[in-house]
Order: sequence, then C-alpha cells, then structure tokens
Amino acid sequence: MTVRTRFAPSPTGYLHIGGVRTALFNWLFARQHGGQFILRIDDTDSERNIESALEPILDGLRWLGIDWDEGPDVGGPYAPYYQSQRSAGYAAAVEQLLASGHAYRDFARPDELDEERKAAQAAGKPFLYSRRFAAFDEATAQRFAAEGRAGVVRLKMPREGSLVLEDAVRGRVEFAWEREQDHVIQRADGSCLYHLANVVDDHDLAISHVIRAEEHLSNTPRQAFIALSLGYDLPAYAHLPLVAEPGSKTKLSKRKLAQYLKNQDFRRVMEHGQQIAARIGGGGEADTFNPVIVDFYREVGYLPWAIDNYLALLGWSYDDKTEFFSRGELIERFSLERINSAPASFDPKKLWAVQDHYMTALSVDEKFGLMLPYLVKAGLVADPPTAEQAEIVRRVIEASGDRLKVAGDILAYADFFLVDEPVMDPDAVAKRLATPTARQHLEAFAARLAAVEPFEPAALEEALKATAEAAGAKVGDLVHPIRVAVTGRSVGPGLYDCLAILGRDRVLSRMSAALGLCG
RNA sequence: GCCCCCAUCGUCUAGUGGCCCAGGACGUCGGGUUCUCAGUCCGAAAACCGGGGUUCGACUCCCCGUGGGGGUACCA
Repeated sequence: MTVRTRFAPSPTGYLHIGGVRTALFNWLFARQHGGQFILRIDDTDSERNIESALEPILDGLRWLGIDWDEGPDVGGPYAPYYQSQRSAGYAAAVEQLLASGHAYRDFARPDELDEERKAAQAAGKPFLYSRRFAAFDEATAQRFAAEGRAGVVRLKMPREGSLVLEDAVRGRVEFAWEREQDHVIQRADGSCLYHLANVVDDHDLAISHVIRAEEHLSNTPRQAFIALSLGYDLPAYAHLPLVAEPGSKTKLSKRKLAQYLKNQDFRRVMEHGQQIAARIGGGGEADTFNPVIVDFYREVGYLPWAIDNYLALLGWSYDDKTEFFSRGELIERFSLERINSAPASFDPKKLWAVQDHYMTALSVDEKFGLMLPYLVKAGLVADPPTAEQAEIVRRVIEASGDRLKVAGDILAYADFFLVDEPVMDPDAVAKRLATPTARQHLEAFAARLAAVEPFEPAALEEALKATAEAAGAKVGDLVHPIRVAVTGRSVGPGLYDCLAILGRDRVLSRMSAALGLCG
C-alpha cells in the first residue's frame, strides 16, 4: 500500500507553530515510506480571499523545507486540492447516505434543539436528539417544509454498540455509539460541513494515514461512521498530542499572545525579535509577528531546520540521548510509535538552544549569506555591498563567533563598524567613560596606537597591555573605556578584534571624540 | 453536565516488572577561564499526582480518586 498523508490547513493567513508540527510529522512519515505528502485546503464555506490567506501558509512550509507532492499550487492526479471546489463529491455522498438510511432530513429549528440539549444537561444525561422533526419519507418532509421549516441533513447515528479503533499513538480507543450526536452534514442551502467533506476527501485522495492533532480524536467516531456508511475502508489514524502553551497544557493559541508575554522566556524571545524587526522596517504586521506563528522566526532570522528539529522533539523522541538530527536522519528515524501521548508545551528557550546549536555550526560564508540581507534592509551596507563593506562584515562575523544566535543579530554586532559615528549608549558612557581615569587611559593608549604595527589583534593587545602596565593599571581598566569609546556600547566582540576591524584612523578619531564624554 | 484522552525534574523527554535510592537535554544555581557579552570547563539542586490492589518485586500492569486537556456547533 502506498503511504499517502496530508496536511489540511484552513486559509487563515498565517502558519501556526502547532500546525507546522502536524505538517512535519505527516511529511516525515510520508518521506520515510517513500509515499506522498499532500496539501489540501480546507476552505469549506470560507468567505475570505483564499489566495492571500493561503500564500503565507504555503510560503512558511516551503521555507521550512516541508515540500508537498500534490497540492493547490502544483496540482496532482487527484485535483482539485481545494475543498471549495470539490462540493459535487460531497453532495453525492450525502445522497448516498440518505439513500442507504445512514442519514436523514431534519427540520428542527436550532432553538428546539437547544431546548432538548439543555433538558438533557439539566438531567445530567448525555444529549440524544429525539428526532421528532426527522423526515424519513417525502410526505413528512413536505409537511415540515410547508410549516416554513428549513431542512438539513443529519447523520443517523447508531444508538447501541461501540466503535473500537486502533490509534497509532494511543493504542485501542473505544467510543459508545449512543454518545454520538446526529451531526449535521449538509446545511439547508446545500453546503456541506467539515466532517463530511473531510472524510470524502480523505477517501477520494486515497489518504492512507490520517495524522492529526488530538483535538480531532473525539471527532473520529462520527467520521468513521460516515466512512463506513459510505463503504470506505478506514484510514489508519494517529492522533498527535497537542502543542500546549509555555508552562501549561492548554492548546497553544495565536490569540493569547498578551497572556504568553507574561511568561519571561516568551517575552524575551518576542522582544529580541522586535528589536531586530524594528531595524529592518518589519514587524509591522503585528498580527503575525508573534512567536506562535512561523513568520516571526523567518523574519528574525532563525534557521528553518532548527525549527523543524525542535518541533520534532515536541512529542516525539528517538531515544534517551539524541536531540539533533539531519533531515535524512530524521526521516529515517521518525516513527509514529515513539510519539508521546501527553500534551507537550512549547518552550521558546529550548527552541533557542536548538537554534544556537545549528547557527554556531555554520561557516562564516554561510552566516554571511544569511545575514547580509539584514544589513541591506537596515541600510547599513549598499546593495550589493562594496568590497570594503563585505570584508568588514565577514570579519565582524568571524570575531562575533557564537554571539550571533539568529541572522538578525548581525545588526547589533556590525552596526558600529558600518556607520561614521557610533550611537553612544548612555549607560555605558556613564559607567565607563565618565570615570576619573578614563581620560588618561584613552590618551595614553591613543598615543601608543600611532606606532602599532601591524594594526592587528595581537599587536594591539600587546600595546594595550604595555599601556596598562606603564600606568600601573589593570587591563580591564583600559579595555572598558576604550570599548565604549570606539563602539558606543559595553558589549561586543573582543576588543582587539574590534580595533583591528575599525582600523587605525577610525579608532583614533572615535577615541578623540570620546574624550569629550569623559569625566 | 456528558464523552474521550492524558499524568516521570520548572520544560522536552528516556524508561515497556528487577539494569532506576530513575538517565539525557534545555533552563536554574554555584565555581573556574576571559577585556564585556557570548562561549567553554567543573559542580549542584531538581521528578515517578494520591490511594488501593496484582506480584517475590512496581515508574512500569489493574481499579478508584484527583488534576490537566480535548470534544460536545447548521466552525475547521
């Protein structure tokens, strides 16, 4: 049997981190078995502009390297891949269900149903529709219609027995039929509802494994009923644990950003991202600039594989030690059996650590390629950069080492090399320049600098140590004010690297300018 | 209310009856190194939800609680 899995997003305009995890698992499973991964758009009764709401989702998946074999943009043998274009199949399924007696026309008004529902709840009993407005024959239907009632089609669920399913993640699960509602599958206007559409499409697209979030577990019996009634074979099911909020077990939601920001780790990730976005004129889309949404990471400069790798670990593990996987390794080692069944909370700190791991492993050239666009967008280098700018950037990347965690971090480490005058951080000035000794150290070092040859880290270090020794001061007493004088701030790459990259002229002029800020 | 699912350090997890007075990772804390930051090295604290069974023996199996989550729509 060919393995065919699918990811079926609604066109909402953004790609949710939990959705990515579901897509990733489906993709991994299909790739592992040499099968197909299909993208299907669940746009049943959607009124939005599908194209613009879909593009961010496709874009996000592409960026993450999750490629699909069939889908809305690439087509495929089972096209179309939009539910809104497959309604003929749904209508036919409804007719079949009606004909076989697995569904019926119902003319109850919503308020009448509510009444029954409330009564059942008050009695502490499960709600079971009385079917008093059900029309099992044409005459009855005509009579209700004559009363001005609108008819929908409902499933005629069994009221005894149970459904037993083997879920790849949860094992055996059982549902009593009598607890299942007579769900509506078709509205009075003829449009069909999600569960019906979903089942028909999964069958028509020959989906072999339905891998989806746990929130659908409770929906499975009604879907299985539809499938069985239509004479389909059931697909294999695997219900993934939910991706939960940081430090909680509640489903992660895009709408609760304000609440998540109370979590310190989450807030730090957000603020760090905002600082980067602000400098490249991004983050304006406040609605999608949110660590729950993939766009955020892309804009800030995370590595797509770091996100995939982190997400793979959310609910799945290979063994008790391995945490980092190449794409090939993950495809080879992934398995449904090793998916955990408990919800997993999204931990921005851990994502950060995985990102750190992969970013650190990149070469200077690779980092250069990722980071250059940020400098261009921030207006710090020309597009394309001059040879001199490119050289500076490379040296900064080299000198910055592990300090660069995401591509956007280059802005904070390279900016003072690329502008005429550094922006002076007032706190750093107050602490390191406005001191009794800063002026004398700066002057002494400047005097010595004229003769340093070559103007490279080793010679500069030697000169600084000699200056310190002559003044009877510690190295740190000179390093700090000099750093602030030439970079404007108190953190950055090693000072000798900074000096060498800036070059003699700029170092001297900045130090001289800084004299005016000394105490 | 009713139905379903779940339950190991703060977090992600390993553990399928003895290898576990529970292992790894992130984070946290303490210390070393360093010009700052980042890093790195060394070290530490930190968990089997509770109660009953089953068994020679339970983190592991069963039951009951408790807690958490999901579903219960003419949403997806």
